[in-house]
Amino acid sequence: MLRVRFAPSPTGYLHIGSARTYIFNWLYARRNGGAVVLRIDDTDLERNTQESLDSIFDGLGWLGLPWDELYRQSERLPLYREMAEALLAKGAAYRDFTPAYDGAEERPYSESAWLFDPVMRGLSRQESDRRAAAGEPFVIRFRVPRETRRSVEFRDAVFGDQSKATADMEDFALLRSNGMPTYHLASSADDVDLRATHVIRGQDHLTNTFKHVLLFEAAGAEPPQFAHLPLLIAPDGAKLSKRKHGPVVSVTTYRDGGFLAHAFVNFLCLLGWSPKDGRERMSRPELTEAFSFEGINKSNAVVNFTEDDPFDPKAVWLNAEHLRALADQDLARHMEPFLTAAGYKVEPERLLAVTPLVRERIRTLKDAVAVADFFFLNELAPYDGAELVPQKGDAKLALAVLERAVPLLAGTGFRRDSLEAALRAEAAAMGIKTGQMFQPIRVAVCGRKAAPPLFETLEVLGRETCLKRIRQAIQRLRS
RNA sequence: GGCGCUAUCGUCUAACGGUUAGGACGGAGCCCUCUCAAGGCUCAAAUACGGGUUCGAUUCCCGUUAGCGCUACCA
Repeated sequence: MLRVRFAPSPTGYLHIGSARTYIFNWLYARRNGGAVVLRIDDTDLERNTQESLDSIFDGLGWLGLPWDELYRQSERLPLYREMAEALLAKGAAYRDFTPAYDGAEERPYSESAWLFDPVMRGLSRQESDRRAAAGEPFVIRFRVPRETRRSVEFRDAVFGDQSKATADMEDFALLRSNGMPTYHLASSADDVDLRATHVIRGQDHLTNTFKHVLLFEAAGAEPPQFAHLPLLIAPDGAKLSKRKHGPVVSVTTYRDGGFLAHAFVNFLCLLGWSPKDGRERMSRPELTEAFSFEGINKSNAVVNFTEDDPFDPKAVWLNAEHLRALADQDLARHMEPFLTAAGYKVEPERLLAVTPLVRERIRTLKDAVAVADFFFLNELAPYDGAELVPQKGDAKLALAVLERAVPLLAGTGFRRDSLEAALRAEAAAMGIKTGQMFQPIRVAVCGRKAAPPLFETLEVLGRETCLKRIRQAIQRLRS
């Protein structure tokens, strides 16, 4: 049984790089009939926060890609301690009584002393046991087998064959002096215990993998298959971080900005991966079907955002593409919360009628607020009266058009086609261009020049509202 | 500093020894058109640098440079 796992640590909100890792895991599992394990890596007591945990579930929930099993490392501590003890008993690990490094001064990188402390590594078992029994704090370190083994290797599904000299690997910590496991220990112990067959994660773990391979072997387990993903980076080349880049890297920012969850998923997939054909807009089944490690790129991908615009233009475009492909009912349902949040009273029938008029004019669901506001407002927001004046015309012409429009609209069937016929005929009768006829009416009725096609708009708005707004515009032009 | 990974238009990417180096986003222009969009067409835009190997390198090898990652009792 194929099993993948996604292991976020609740030390910040779910950022888009983590989300992409989750998506790739999910896709790979679904593609190959496997299970998705969500594991919360909460072994760092000082940095874990509840908000962060909420943010992870929030973000993951929004993506709409469900996991099959859920674990928390904080509930599995005995497992890690047992493994550390077993390694200690076997001599594959040892106690190090050196106090924790406090970061006060530069580490002496030039020497090879960073690999291990020979005194601690060479402590006799009796001496080690005695000091431990005396209550002296210690950390348990893995004893990298530099004497018996030249190198560690594994094959990565993305980066190919990897090898590292044991002489370049330090004796890393397994269990902290407070009894909590380190990431390397907890992660590997869980990957064994939870029977992960594939470890798909960020490339920042590529060099850690050598340590993990050693741990799998020490635990007598076959290492899983590894696939490391290129990192997502900011336009300045730095890796995405909350501290430096703020909420632009949070998944919930996209949700709140009016992205369709699937469009966001689609966008993330295209960062560091591509299908063999050139497809870009893809449905979930299409993505699942097409996903494979072969399509994964090796170099980091930039997510474009600026101070003014948090969203990558390509993500916005892709979102618009998905929006346009939605059925009216679905699009209406997705827009509704954004309109409601903006304070508009949204009646379902009206919204459904408005939907086809805005669909090609919005790139995010939130855009609907600015594009469709006049459909839901009783009183139009104040606008510049000069907008009423058409091209190559003056206020007098605008006034004339609007004054003719009133009786015309009062006496015409309020359907798109009859409205168009009536207004076009009137323009011809007045001897003016259609644009000169339509613009004053459009502005009077919508409060702006840029709006959906006029006749459909009039129809949806209804005779009463249209006449009211046109009369108000006439008042303005007269005063 | 050590170790590792990476390097094609501004960005995301295709080309897995032979192409006028392709596509997409974004940009510019034109068309369509009642405005705004959407759509169609066109244009500008890249193989980091230097050596090899080869009849032939974006592609293989070496070096340089640059970027990134790891080098914590963070994950």
